Amino acid sequence: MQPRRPYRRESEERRREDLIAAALDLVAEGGLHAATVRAIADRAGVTPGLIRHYFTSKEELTRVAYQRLMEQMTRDSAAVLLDGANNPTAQLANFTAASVSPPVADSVAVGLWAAFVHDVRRDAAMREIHTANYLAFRDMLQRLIAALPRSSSDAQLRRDAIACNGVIDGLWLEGSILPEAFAPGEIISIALTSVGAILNVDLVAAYQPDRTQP
Amino acid sequence: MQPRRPYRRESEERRREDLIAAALDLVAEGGLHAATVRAIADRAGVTPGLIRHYFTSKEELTRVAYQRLMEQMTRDSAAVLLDGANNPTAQLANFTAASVSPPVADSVAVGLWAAFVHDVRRDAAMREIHTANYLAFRDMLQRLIAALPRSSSDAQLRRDAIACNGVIDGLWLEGSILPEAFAPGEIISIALTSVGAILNVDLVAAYQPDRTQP
DNA sequence: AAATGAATTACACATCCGTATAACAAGAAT
DNA sequence: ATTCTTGTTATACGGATGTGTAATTCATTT
Repeated sequence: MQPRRPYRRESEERRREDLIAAALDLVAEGGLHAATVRAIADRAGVTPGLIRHYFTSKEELTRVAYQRLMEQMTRDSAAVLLDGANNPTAQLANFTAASVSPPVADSVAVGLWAAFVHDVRRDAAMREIHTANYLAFRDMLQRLIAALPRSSSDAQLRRDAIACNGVIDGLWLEGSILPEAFAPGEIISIALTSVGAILNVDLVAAYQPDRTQP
Repeated sequence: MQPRRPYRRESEERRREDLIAAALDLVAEGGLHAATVRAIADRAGVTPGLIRHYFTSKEELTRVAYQRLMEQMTRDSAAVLLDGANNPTAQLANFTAASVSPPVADSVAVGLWAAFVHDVRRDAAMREIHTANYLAFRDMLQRLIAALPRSSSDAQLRRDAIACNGVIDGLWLEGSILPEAFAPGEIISIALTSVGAILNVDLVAAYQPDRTQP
């Protein structure tokens, strides 16, 4: 008879984190159907039964993983606002560019995001997660637009934010799924021009590429 | 012993069509994992074995179904160009509006589209289908832009088409996934304003809503 | 050092998956 | 009428899936 596999006890937080990360990993690699209970457990270095000890069902794990993914993406976009923030126009330009560049714009990230779209449509809890994160991103964008040196009504601000968010999302999508269809930097340049045209601001001139990376 | 289930012989085209439709139906309702061989057969009113008589594998059926879906979406967008085509500007406005309205912009359609994104990233054949259809849509848009009463270089035309396609795709996505987040007609209005701003053309004034539907 | 508690493993179960192959029957050909 | 072709059903198989439940072993408490 085989000896029982040895193991270490870990904190609840650590275990949950590992399982979530493993699940997202697998979804990114092989789609939702690749993230089976057994595969997730294997990737996280535990046995399948443990998943049901931390999550009441696979569905719950899925929800939590989606929440984690959305948080991460919003955080990545916002990260660019922290360093090198000179003036509002430059900030908006940098934010726009970052949203259509890696790591936000990335084939794996889009695949991951798309895998959950169906559940978002169907499951109320997933829908709530989506709505909250979408609005958080858009609000961030709207605040950047509001800070521009120009006057604009609240209603117009909302429309501008939706429009700019649209361009960014669309270019994010296409650039990520079909990167070979565009020249290097082309998507960034088009994003800056388009958002600039919508807001009547010169973002191309204001753009300050991150100089820490050549 | 049960009597064997009676059946009718059908043409190859009809059967393939029914199976494809059943597959798309199921993916729309329950995601990719709901479109199992047995469920598809059941929906199409046949037994599971028949699928492998018309398709060498489930993977092939998936590919063909995706191709069918993309064709249909492009066709729906183009349909608006056929009737009531007065002038280039109005045509572009109508095309833009149609692309962010039902039946093109629709929760089910987005769910369907998203379900295939992962396979597009992974499978070369799926990728080819996607690329062809994406470029077909963009070229259609580019031709509409080129017909506008204004001069523009080929390079600029390409950039404009990518940008407008971006706005349209982004708004298509958000409006379809989260329809309750927008007022009726708001997405259409924003799409017209944004595309107009990018191209420096007044699409709002040129827009001629379809009067056959109130 | 012994006992307690719970994190973790191990195993079982019913169901579903895609695929392969053989039996049948519907409709055309003869 | 009878035969022939093949579209269609029926059934089987190995493997995978989510989920329950009992057995263990680690780490803490006593």
